[in-house]
Amino acid sequence: MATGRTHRPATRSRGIPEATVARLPLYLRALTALSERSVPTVSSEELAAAAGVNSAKLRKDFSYLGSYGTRGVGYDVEYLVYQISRELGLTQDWPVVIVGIGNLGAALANYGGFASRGFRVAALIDADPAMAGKPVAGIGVQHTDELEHIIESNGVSIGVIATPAGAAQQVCDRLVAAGVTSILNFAPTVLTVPDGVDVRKVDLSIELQILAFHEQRKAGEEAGPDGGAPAAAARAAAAVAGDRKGPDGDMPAVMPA
Amino acid sequence: MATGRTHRPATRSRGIPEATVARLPLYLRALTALSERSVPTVSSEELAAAAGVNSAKLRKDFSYLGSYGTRGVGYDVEYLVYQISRELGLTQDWPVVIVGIGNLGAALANYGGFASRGFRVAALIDADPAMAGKPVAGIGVQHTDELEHIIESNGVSIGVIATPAGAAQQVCDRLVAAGVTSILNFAPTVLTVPDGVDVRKVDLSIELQILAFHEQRKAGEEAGPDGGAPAAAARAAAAVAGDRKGPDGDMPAVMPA
DNA sequence: CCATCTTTGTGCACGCGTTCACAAAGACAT
DNA sequence: ATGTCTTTGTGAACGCGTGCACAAAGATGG
Repeated sequence: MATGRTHRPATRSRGIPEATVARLPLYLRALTALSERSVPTVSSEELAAAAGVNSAKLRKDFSYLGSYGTRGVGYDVEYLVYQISRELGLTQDWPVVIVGIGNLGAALANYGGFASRGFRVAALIDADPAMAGKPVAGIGVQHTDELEHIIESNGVSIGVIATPAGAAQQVCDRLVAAGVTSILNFAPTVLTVPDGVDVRKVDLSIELQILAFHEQRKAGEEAGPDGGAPAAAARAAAAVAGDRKGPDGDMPAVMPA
Repeated sequence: MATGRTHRPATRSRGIPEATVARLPLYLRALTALSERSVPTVSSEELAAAAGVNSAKLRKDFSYLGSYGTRGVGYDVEYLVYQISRELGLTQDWPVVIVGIGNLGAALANYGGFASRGFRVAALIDADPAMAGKPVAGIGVQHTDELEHIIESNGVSIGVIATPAGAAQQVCDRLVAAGVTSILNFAPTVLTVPDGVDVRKVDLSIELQILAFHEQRKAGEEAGPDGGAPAAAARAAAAVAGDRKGPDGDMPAVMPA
């Protein structure tokens, strides 16, 4: 029983590295755009630029799928769209349930990017009885009591958790017990799941904190190697200097410099 | 001018590895929970379990920040909360603007996880004149025309893009030109930014596609080493077998097995 | 049929991240 | 003060991911 694995530990899923799998949707998006413009073929260089990656990396990624290119020409757009879609499992229909229809859950239900990729929102589930029956994004919200029934009768294997943090683990347990084996978690909690269940986490607050770290670092580089600091960075730098006291009064004695 | 860098290439920001920085918010969350329960100290083992990581990794991560633990005892919770907060730059106030107040933008504006971490939503911006003045999450929406003015007068250095894909690059360019140096992008596009600007991407559709890949793989393992496949996995396996034809009629001749 | 040119596919080297395993350090009891 | 016990901090090994650089492959023109 692994504790809160975020993505597959290190196991190559079938010879395809995890890092490559994570980029396939990126390539697919770029290819779809080319397909809509009726572009017949692309070189690795062009496609890499469109997807925002290195061309060597792209070629290596594709090499894991097989030899789908033609030397001297490039890749057939339509064919590659099909191959990547198939590899990602997007040629079949994936029923998905969203649990927790608050602001975020409703936004997810309305998000158009799901249907276009073979993901079908099979049900919206919320613990609030007042929500039951209310239509969100054209689908009636159902009560948590029916969770197991919904999962089983629709053959749902992918669940999206958009509940408050406190309810997430409990919802997760019920989803897994009912047969869900992949979970996309928006709640700010570490989920514990049994082996064989995949969890991916999306945390808005964490992403912002990472940005803040880099932002602070940029602001602290005023006396950097070259005066390359953007205008706005210096402005915010004032507040950071003071060694402000902790939120709860006094700090332990050991204070490194 | 780098094309669509998603996160810092490989440059250690100041001796602190990028992977470690990405985990600091995780530790911080676990520590905050402990702090609220008035727990005075934690061992690396306990904290690692709470954060869902390996204890050795956690200790190594903390070692990059300095020697903040006490051997034989563990880490002082309050002190560590303070140190990590400071390292992440959360002891200062970060004004943030959200551009694109649709379903997702509104959900983000209402998200409570921002304010509690020192992120203050300074303004909501939308291109739709009909939205102007409308209050969302207690803040009046402002028109895109005022974007530059808002950024500059508030000293905003972090921007959140929640617009449709088509508008994202244009909004990004304006944000950067006005002085924003960190961007959190929810639009399904690769953003091109000048050097010195950090972009982090959150893409709901991509996360689901990655889950679908693993889900498909699990379903295809019916004849696996041991009958350990979950109940629901087998159910969906029926559809995957048939070598269904591509969306646009015929495929190129070369068809590997 | 041959030469040339373009672009793929990949062997190889390098660096980052993870994990193990243990020595050093401090707390605590005697 | 000394010994024991717990837990940190880190040296070292390993594996994955990335990028370079080039040979192989095919298209194209003469």
